Amino acid sequence: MGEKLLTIEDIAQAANVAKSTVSRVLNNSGYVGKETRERVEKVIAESNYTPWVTARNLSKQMSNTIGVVVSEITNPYFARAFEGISEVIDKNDMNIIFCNTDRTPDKEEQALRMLQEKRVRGIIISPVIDYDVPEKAKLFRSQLESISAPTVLLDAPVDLDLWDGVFFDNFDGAYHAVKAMISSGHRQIGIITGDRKNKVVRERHRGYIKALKDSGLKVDPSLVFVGDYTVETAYRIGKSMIQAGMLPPAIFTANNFTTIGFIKACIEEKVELEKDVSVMAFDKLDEYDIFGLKYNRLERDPRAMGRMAAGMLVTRIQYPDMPRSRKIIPSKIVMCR
DNA sequence: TTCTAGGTAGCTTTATGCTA
DNA sequence: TAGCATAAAGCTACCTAGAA
Repeated sequence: MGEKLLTIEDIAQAANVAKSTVSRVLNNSGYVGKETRERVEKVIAESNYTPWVTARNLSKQMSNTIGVVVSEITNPYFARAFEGISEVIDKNDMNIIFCNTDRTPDKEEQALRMLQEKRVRGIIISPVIDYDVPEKAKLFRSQLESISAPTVLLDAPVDLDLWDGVFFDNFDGAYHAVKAMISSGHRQIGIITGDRKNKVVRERHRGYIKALKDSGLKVDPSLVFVGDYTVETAYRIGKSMIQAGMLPPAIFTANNFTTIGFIKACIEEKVELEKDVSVMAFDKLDEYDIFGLKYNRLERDPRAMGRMAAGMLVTRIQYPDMPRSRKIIPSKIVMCR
């Protein structure tokens, strides 16, 4: 059995004041005499009292917490974005409830419901759903609409016309990445793509195709390897293409897990990057810098994106009626030689 | 007039009691 | 047994009274 938690009433009794006076001391609001304040503060310090946040939220009809919902926390890209969010939210004296949905719409729905129940002040969400499927988009839209807290979309498809958001143009990014490979002299460029039911995957794939076509190059179906944006599958694809002698001179890995899986296969098969195969990665692999891997990449700054989204949310909380805000994050192509 | 501090309504949910 | 009313939880915000 735990001890009974101290309440504001107990502090008031011990300090011989009314609980409203204790509340004023705690919140540094209203008039409190110097002597009274010191007496209350002494009792608080000696008793280790901390206000009960649930009761405070109940009284204020709001919490000081925001919710962050991401589709895959194992992705370093989202981990970096979270750092950026946390930076801004900390500065604004707010807290974060973090939800990982594992790319599962059901989990996403649960997370949103839970955050609504917790009366969070705002939500940043990197959605799971594919907006090209009308019924799914409709469901997602109605769910977001039922949430009274302001919402900011993070890294959702760029044409999603809902709420505030920080977006990335996946088509444009992939297009310029592949164009850069072509400019560096490559004519045979393969791609390890993902499940094309997903809009992000399709956009990146479309960028790849357009870059080839605009450069007068044929799209060779035998150079299109369909995976699922996971390390394991990309590794398997990499291994089998190397072992079958089907490795193209250049390959575009369309997300960071795919890059990791493919490079792992190359290392195991003694395939030298930039000598035997040139890789253009979608996103930088920060954690792999120490290995000095030679790969080209499209770099985005997820931390800045997180900061941007959190800033947008804080502003929206302060000014609920301001016009909708949408920002596209920039990217740059980094060639390793 | 300004400062100080007590009193209390009200926030939401749940348990309990009362009545039909 | 169902349905409704009320109290309780901890805290804030507002109102008000009294002192200086």
